[in-house]
Amino acid sequence: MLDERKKKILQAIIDEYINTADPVSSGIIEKKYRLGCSSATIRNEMVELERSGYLDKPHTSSGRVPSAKGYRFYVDELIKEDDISLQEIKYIQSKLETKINEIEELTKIATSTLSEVTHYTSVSIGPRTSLQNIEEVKFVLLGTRMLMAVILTDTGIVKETIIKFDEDITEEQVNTLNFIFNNKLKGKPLDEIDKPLEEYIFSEMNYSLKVIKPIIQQLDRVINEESKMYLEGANRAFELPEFKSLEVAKNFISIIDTKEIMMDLLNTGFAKDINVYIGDESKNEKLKDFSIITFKHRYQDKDLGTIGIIGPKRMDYSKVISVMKYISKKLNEK
Amino acid sequence: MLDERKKKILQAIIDEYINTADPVSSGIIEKKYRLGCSSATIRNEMVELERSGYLDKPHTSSGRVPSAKGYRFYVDELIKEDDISLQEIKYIQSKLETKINEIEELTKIATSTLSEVTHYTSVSIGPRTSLQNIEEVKFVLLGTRMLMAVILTDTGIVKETIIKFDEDITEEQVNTLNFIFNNKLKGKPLDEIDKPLEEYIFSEMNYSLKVIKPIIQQLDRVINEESKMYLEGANRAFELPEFKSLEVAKNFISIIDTKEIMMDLLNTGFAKDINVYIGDESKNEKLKDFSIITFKHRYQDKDLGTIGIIGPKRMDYSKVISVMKYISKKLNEK
DNA sequence: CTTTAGCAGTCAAAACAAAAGAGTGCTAAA
DNA sequence: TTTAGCACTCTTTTGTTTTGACTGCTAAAG
Repeated sequence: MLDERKKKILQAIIDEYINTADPVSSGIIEKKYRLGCSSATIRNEMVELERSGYLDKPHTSSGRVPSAKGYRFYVDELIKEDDISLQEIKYIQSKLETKINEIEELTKIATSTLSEVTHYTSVSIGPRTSLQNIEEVKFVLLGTRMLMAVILTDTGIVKETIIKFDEDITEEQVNTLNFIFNNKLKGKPLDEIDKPLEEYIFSEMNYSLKVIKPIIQQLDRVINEESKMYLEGANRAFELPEFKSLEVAKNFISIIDTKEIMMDLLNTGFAKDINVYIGDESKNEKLKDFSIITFKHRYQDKDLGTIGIIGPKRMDYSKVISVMKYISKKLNEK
Repeated sequence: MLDERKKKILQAIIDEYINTADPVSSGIIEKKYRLGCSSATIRNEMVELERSGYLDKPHTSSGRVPSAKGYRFYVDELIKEDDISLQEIKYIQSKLETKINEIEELTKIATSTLSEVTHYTSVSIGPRTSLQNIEEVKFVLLGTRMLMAVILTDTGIVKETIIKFDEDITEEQVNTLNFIFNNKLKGKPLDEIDKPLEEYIFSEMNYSLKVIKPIIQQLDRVINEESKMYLEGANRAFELPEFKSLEVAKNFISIIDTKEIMMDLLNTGFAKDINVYIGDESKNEKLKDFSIITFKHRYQDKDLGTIGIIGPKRMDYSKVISVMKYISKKLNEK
């Protein structure tokens, strides 16, 4: 589709733009990237690249800026593999090798490391609860009227919640609860804890509704509550030149402050290992100036959550993708 | 110190400035606040108020702006009590009356309600762990090599953590652990779980170090980890006119993104029920354009955390303080 | 002695004008 | 097919003028 020289020129323009955030002129490309042709030739190629939609021009007499299509081509075809330094590799290793017991904690560390190495804002969420199966349920009595329910899932995720009662709970009742829940739920998907189960336990087991109802209610709440979002390095974004525009800054804050938008972004489309959403590709108007890159935190093919980067469309895609690939690999080895 | 008329004029100026964010002129005060004297008289008074440090002037021919001293006087002496509408009261009631089991959850709801009603950014953290006493410790076996430790404190806060082992743990061992920890720690302050306890259990109880060491380590970590910060409504701030300045916006993001700064703010000085820090009063340069108002989430005199507002110096102190007082009262009744 | 009308003086902000400069597209020659 | 050269375009910068909101002061009035 694009001949070699056009690709080289497009790559040079995008690389340059990623670095400087200024529209790129033919002169700069000639001088800085030495592609063996004059600025006039580059200008001619630029006209064609613009005609085929890879480049935009802010106004008649300005340099070129990559279009969404340009970025897309860049990400799909021109990206530099392994754009990661030895130093960065060592830093990531040191961060990830600390002994961590909880998966949530590990995801957090990976997320903050990602932000530190790439200098963009990073974000993560836990795995979708509906995809997990129950491995074990345990009830623990705290005091006399408080019960903690602990659910262990097959991904190793532990969910716990507290249920308060108006009357005392006996150790015996706790034992019965442990028995019923484990018998009934072991191996079943998490979201099977709901109304039907409540009715089953009430009718079949003849167990007091007064006790069982708040338990099911609370478990249901915990299971269905959206998982916690972890955000790191939001302030880094404000160092970027695009944040001189109040509108851009406002949109950014609005995006990261609206959990629903972030959740949506982190929960969609995992056809590839690493997913890149470039600005305009999203329907959300507020996202038009930003790109999002996400990957799944996986261990032995189990989904342990999603980690992502949100940055300007003019993001250093090569670096971010390389770093993500490395972190992803390391997490999977854990 | 200030005569009645000066107070009235100062109040009018600050009220007006809080509303409009524009330097206040003598003419506006004469027309809008009808204090029974002409703009010339107000001008004369303004000169004196400026001389005594309550007002500032951006430049020679502009209106007046409150100084830090002015705001301080306003907060200490001129605030409107009960600046809260019936509608707002009802809204807060409806938000707080939902049955909630966990204190952390309640603090969160109070925090988001505070932000919704005041339209400023709100933030909260849990109570300082070192102040709490242990009520009960329970160990729960999850699978065969994973232990969950649950600590119930006298404030009703529950802390839990997971410890992983390289070898299987028996039910019997769990029982022993429960026995030892409860015997040794009931009623003691949280931070007594540390090295000496490890040694005691090892030497006196002759219990395997291989098991006990990771437990103490992990418990120690959980107890000493800074409590989680909850932030709500950061995007609201960006509607304020002061955020047109990039520097202000940057400082704001930097503040709320740096947990240490926020922690510091939420953890200091609780001489009064409600604490007001006005911009320049803090040593932190980044805080110079902002004010912070905090209060303790208390129930039966027990400290359950701190809730605060961060907004522009030109904050609606009356409203924020009134709303806080109401929420604080409601929480204490819970 | 206090208040107020009136007015000159100040300064930021807005509006306008001119110049500079970066970069393009096109033409014509290599 | 490539490139030098140049006219043209449009933003950015810089400078100038105008406008208008306020003040502080003065002097008269209460």
